[in-house]
Amino acid sequence: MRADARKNHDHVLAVAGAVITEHGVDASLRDIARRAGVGLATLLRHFPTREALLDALLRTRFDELTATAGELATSNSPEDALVSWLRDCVTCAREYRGVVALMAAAIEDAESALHASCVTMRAAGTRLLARAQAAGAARTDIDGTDLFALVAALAWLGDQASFTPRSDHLFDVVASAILASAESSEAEGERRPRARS
Amino acid sequence: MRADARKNHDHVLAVAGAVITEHGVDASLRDIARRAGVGLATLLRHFPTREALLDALLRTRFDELTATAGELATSNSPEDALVSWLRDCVTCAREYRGVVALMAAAIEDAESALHASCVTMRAAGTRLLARAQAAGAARTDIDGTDLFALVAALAWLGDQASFTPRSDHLFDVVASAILASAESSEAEGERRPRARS
DNA sequence: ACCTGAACACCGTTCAAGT
DNA sequence: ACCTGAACACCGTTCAAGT
Repeated sequence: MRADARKNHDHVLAVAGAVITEHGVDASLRDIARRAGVGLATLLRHFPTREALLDALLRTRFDELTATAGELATSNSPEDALVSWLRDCVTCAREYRGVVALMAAAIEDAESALHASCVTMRAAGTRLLARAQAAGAARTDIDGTDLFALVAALAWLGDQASFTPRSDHLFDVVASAILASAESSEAEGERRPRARS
Repeated sequence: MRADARKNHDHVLAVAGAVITEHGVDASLRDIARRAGVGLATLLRHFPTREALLDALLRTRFDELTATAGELATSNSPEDALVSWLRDCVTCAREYRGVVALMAAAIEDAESALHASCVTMRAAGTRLLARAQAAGAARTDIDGTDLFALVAALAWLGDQASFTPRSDHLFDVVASAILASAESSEAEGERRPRARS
């Protein structure tokens, strides 16, 4: 990449981070380009989609999350490691308001620039979940996709101004559901779970 | 209302229901007006905001939900009544893709045309929750706003194509958290809950 | 190589002018 | 009373023309 191109790339990224932090993930790309002092077409040439821009902004965080998952798997109890990592994920996914909806779409859209990061994140979560399940610390009727979905839902709740004050508490509520070791996967339907045959 | 205005009103509403069912809640109002054969300004005169249009579309469902809450409170066990009603809520909030985000914003925006419906819905849920809590069937550290938030989160999950296949299962997971009678409100932090002093 | 202005087809808002 | 076309200020996409 040419020196002037590199400079544009980095400057646009810095401005985009500031604008998206303020206005959320649907911020006007034209506005970002304007504030960065480049043409809109230049922004689009460096980051061909909104997802590509977000992935560039979050790449470092995603890598940190993956590294953290590896460390937690050896340094903490299966239960603590899982919950602590989930909290980190929610915090990360909340960094830019609205990004979690893009991530939900990206997880099964191989064309999305966010796809690889989301898949990696789900895989790291799946490993921590499996470890907790093997230790009897997490319910066994959920998988990595469910975990990703629950994290996404919690991040979404944090994005909504009306729910933000309760989002930490709601994290605990959902976390307790994940940790409930052998909780009935038939919480309703049958009023009282029948004894195992 | 004049007869021709009434006819426009009803026809626009019918077309809007079809278009929003197909394209979600961010469907182009211009497109709706076009398909209804009226000017965009006419649509805006009948429904001054997107929320007003949605409220008109969902009004019947909201009223049904309130009525159902009353019936369930007398005809079913506290636990069954709560879970059954929550399921109805999620189904309702999923009728139009994306509407749950508008509802989340409307619950604390008194100016929104959806505000009253959301507040009524939260109140009905709060009553069913209190009944279940009094019966020892629901955890006591959540309130009506938390319940509204959890329903919204589940509806949001159902809106995301990648999570839709698991949305029923995720409902059960979250429902089990709500029903866990005296589940620790400190699921993490302390690894093992200390004995009550 | 890299950048950019301009044209394009959209969007929701607003209002003067019509019936 | 009610309706509407048109002007307005936006949006993201695309590309021919410049350096």
